[in-house]
Amino acid sequence: MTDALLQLDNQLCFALHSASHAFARAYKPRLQKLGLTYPQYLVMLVLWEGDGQTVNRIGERLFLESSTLTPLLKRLEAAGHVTRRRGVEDEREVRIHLTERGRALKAAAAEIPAQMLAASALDAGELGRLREEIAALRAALDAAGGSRSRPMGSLNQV
Amino acid sequence: MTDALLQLDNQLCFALHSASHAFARAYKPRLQKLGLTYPQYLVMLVLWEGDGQTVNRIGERLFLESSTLTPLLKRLEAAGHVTRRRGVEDEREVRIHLTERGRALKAAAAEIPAQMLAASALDAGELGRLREEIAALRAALDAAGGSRSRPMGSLNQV
DNA sequence: CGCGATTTAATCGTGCGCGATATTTATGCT
DNA sequence: AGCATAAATATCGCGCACGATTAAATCGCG
Repeated sequence: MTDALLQLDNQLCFALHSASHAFARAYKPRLQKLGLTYPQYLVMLVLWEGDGQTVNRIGERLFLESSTLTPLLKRLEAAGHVTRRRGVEDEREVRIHLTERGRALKAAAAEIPAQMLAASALDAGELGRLREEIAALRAALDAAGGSRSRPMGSLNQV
Repeated sequence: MTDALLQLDNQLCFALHSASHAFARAYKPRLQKLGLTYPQYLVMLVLWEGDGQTVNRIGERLFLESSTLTPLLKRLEAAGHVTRRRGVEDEREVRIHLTERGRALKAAAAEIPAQMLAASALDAGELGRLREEIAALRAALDAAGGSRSRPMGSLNQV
């Protein structure tokens, strides 16, 4: 009877894990038209919100490490979507700028969210509530997990 | 203004993606004591529910392909948690059996769910509701995404 | 019975994600 | 100025995940 706690279908983590991969699969055909993978698309979202951000800053937004971002950004650069340049004030940092091509991609991506909303079988209100609950869950897990190495990401503030 | 739909913090997919990774990070130190990675733990959950399942069946439960499971199961075998044997009736299939060691691991894992519940900052009821909503979302995405190759997983029936 | 179609795993190549480590540049202290 | 320390990226190795392909066994239809 203690077994119920170890059943797969009772695991919130598994629901998240499998739903996240299902989302990635759903995005894939649409993103392929743009020449982007799903994680690359997330980086582009960040850059469309603000050009010229550092690797560090992008990692804070996406909760990713430089060891993940560096090769990903190189692929985005090779695809002609962004440029990587050492900062002029501080040569340690690398600033990521959209190319004309990368900027243009935003228009092509604009139709995707509505399609994904449809695929989710939720209305906008439910989706928003669910998103906030999941974001709060992520924050709680990060907080409970404690600092981790934290060269990037997590809460910072204070 | 159309921009709101492309903002990172409005993306349900990103909330899921980042929460899923946050969960994996939260599990990691506890699973390391058991000598398991997080995906390996999910496989063990499946096997603790029923020993001797085929690779195909495990893939159906976890929504994973044989190309993911085969090497993972080989690592579980190398670690002494499971055995892999060709089926006797049907030699195409490979049946995964727990070793004594793999069975014993269940007792050690039994305390983890309560710890993760605490880390989630949710009560059991909220967690259950959230889990079901996310599972329904996954199902909707799979349905909308359509069949996919489907050598494994998805809905089958009928 | 025999042969094509299907099923089941395995293999290969690519990309993501992390932790540990290295490298380069900046900062701070005396 | 000089030197330890810290910060920002990059590199390396490992494991997960997928799609495409392959290989072997089974099934099914004539």
